[in-house]
Amino acid sequence: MTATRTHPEVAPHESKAKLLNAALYVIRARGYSATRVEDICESAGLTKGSFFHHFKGKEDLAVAAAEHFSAMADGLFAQAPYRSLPDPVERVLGYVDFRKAILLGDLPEFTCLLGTMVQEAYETHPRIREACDRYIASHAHAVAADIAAAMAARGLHPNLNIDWTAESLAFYTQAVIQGSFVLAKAQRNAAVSADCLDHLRRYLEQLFRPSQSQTGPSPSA
Amino acid sequence: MTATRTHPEVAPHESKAKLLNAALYVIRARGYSATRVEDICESAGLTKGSFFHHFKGKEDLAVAAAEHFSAMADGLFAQAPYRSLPDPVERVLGYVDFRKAILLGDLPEFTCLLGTMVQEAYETHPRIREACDRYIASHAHAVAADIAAAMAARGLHPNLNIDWTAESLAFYTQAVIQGSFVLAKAQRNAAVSADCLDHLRRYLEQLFRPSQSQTGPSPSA
DNA sequence: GACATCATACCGACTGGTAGGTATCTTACG
DNA sequence: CGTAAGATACCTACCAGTCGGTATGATGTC
Repeated sequence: MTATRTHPEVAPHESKAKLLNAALYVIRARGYSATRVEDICESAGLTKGSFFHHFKGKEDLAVAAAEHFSAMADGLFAQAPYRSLPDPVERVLGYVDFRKAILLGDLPEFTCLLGTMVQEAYETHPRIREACDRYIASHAHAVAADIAAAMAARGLHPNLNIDWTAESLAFYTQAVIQGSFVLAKAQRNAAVSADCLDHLRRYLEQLFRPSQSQTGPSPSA
Repeated sequence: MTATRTHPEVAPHESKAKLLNAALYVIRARGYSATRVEDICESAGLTKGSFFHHFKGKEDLAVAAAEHFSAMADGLFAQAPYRSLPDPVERVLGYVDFRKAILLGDLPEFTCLLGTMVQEAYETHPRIREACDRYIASHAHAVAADIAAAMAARGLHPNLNIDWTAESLAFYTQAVIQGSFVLAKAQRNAAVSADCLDHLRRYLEQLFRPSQSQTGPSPSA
């Protein structure tokens, strides 16, 4: 079955990666609490012996899965085509377009592990909550960097007319995405997520639209 | 509802209501799967005997709790002051302001039971998913009614320049709210929710801002 | 109004399956 | 051989759901 063992150089911890990838899908489908470690083992084609060799326990797996998910996402967005757009405003809009483009397949394939887990675990599993918070914030921070550049490119600076920051707008994009996943799960249909991203794009377009009165009557401090 | 008693003035099924109210808080804190029926009984000051007298099982409680939550929310919004604003645009913005105003107390006191449950249960508990979907859609529909009136008041009609509908915008508001709760749970702080509602308000303000080029050059079809 | 009857509400000990975690054994590899 | 990886069997706590029982109060009948 796991005859890949004859090629040790392939991956240092191939089984651990299998368990983590299995966890990504199963937890996003069933939630953290309802997921049994045997479900994950089954999905990974391994047994509990292997599982408890690599992880201290279920909570430990959840924290590792959150990190794994975050690393996968970082790689995905780093390689995305929109990253090479020269205009930072276009990069911000390209991010939204890309998020819309990856709404493919079943819900557990594109929804967010972090948002799924933190809803159940925020009160009862501090370590899981902290991990989810950290990686969500990390992703938001990356988005905020483009937003900050876009603001600079359009001459937008927080003042009396701009009472929002790059950080708050970045978190807003994440709220829209997370919330759109909640609705998609309720409806068993990702179409609502795409509609939400259209609204988000419209908001961003207008925030960064040139030659509005947004820079205020006296941009100089 | 179940007024089989000949003395309906005595609270009918006070214990059932206690269990439902307990469920609202406990499930929003711990999530559906991790909540034990004994947790709910304890919180309600009752025993499992009473619980299983009133509900067929845990899933049955979840569905009833969803309906109960929806009914409570309907009452809350129906009585809210913004409801009596004459301008429908002001009612739409007042809705957002009201949602921001009720971000009080601990997270389980103001977050959404429907969004919490549907994330864990959408794949494994069809009846819970359907209930959450139904009541979220019902609330969104109520918001959409004000939005439709606001569009009419501003002369906005879906055309080449308005490629969104009252329904899609209403679901967008719900996505923002749901997502803001996810972030608030991750951060253990509702401040991010308030910031998100500020962004949402800004978007709505601008969609309904009078005398923009939004009605398009040729509003006639 | 007294009594029998019946339904509703509620209690709490018990059970049986489940699932997280452990202990032990086998195998592969350097 | 020693260590890491993984399989199998097992243990134990937990928890949804059951079941026999009690209390209360409504209803019917004489």
